[in-house]
Amino acid sequence: MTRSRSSAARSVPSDDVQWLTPSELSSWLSVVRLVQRLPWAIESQLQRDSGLGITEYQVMAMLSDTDSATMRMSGLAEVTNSSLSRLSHLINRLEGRGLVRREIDSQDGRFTLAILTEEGRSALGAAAPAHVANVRRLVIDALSPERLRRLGQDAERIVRRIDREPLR
Amino acid sequence: MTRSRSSAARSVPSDDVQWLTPSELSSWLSVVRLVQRLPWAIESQLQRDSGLGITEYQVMAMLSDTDSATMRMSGLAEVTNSSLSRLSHLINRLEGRGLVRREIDSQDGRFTLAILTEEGRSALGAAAPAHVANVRRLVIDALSPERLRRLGQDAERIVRRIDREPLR
DNA sequence: CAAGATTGACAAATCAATCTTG
DNA sequence: CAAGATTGATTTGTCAATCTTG
Repeated sequence: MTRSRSSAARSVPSDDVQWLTPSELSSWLSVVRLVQRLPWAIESQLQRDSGLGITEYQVMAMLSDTDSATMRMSGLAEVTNSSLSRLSHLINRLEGRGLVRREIDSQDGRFTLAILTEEGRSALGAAAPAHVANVRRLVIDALSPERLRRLGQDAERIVRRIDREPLR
Repeated sequence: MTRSRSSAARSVPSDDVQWLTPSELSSWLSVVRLVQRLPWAIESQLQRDSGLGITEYQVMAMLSDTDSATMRMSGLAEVTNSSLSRLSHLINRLEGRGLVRREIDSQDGRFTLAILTEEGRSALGAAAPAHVANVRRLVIDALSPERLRRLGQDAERIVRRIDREPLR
């Protein structure tokens, strides 16, 4: 029911909803398919070939990109679009597998540092090529450089609106 | 680690991975942010204002769009990008809340029909305006009609590649 | 006491069997 | 026996407390 005027209940005083035009609807549904299927497609390749979830990969990738392979839990949560709670559970699992370890920040005991182990670094290195190839195959190679750039821009515009979230 | 050449382990004979250029990487990361945050933004509005999950909404919307408010489980699963198992669990919950009911196809007992109840139709009708307004605010109004159309096309191109899935 | 982090209870999705019908 | 569907066990994510440190 993003769709039509609908014959269903309407409690609003004046029904002033701006329904989607057929063209808008069609574009929206395409976007819905994208946001539902792309994460799944990325996830399953990663899981199948490397036994890593997409968020696990992301977390390790962010860590590996720092000098000391170290980040605060809070920073890591932010940069991976993850809640602190989710991240904590996830780091528990990675820690159990020896891919990451924790350490209390010696400068300020309120912070916990997540650190990529050597084992974690190899796991990431082993996973990367097939993952990148998959991203290239599914997304990068699907569009001209120009359209890819624009897609990225459009995605950013939408994300900025989500961040602006006046909550309704 | 979609990022760089990396100093990590590499077991491939000749390391012939085509890493992403900075521009490609930037676009890709924007897409990642989109597919992670947009579903969340849609879901939370829906949940907050109507107590419906995004998949629940989708399922009911698909049903309401048919003449008899009826669809086969298998068809519904396909059209909502959902596994049959996931859908079955979900319909259980909706059935428990009286929004949908099940019925065995009288023509062919192998099929189960999911049917939107009157109560379900009103719930959907009540949820729709705010949901559509949210989609408009976050996505439709973020882009020019021309760019929206292109975004939809690009999304479709990517989805088609996912469907083509040569599985690696 | 506020920010960072963790924890356990709960909800939802996935996976692997299993069941049923034509 | 293949396709449709369901089920229960497991995993993963969310939510609401709780704990700790400066």
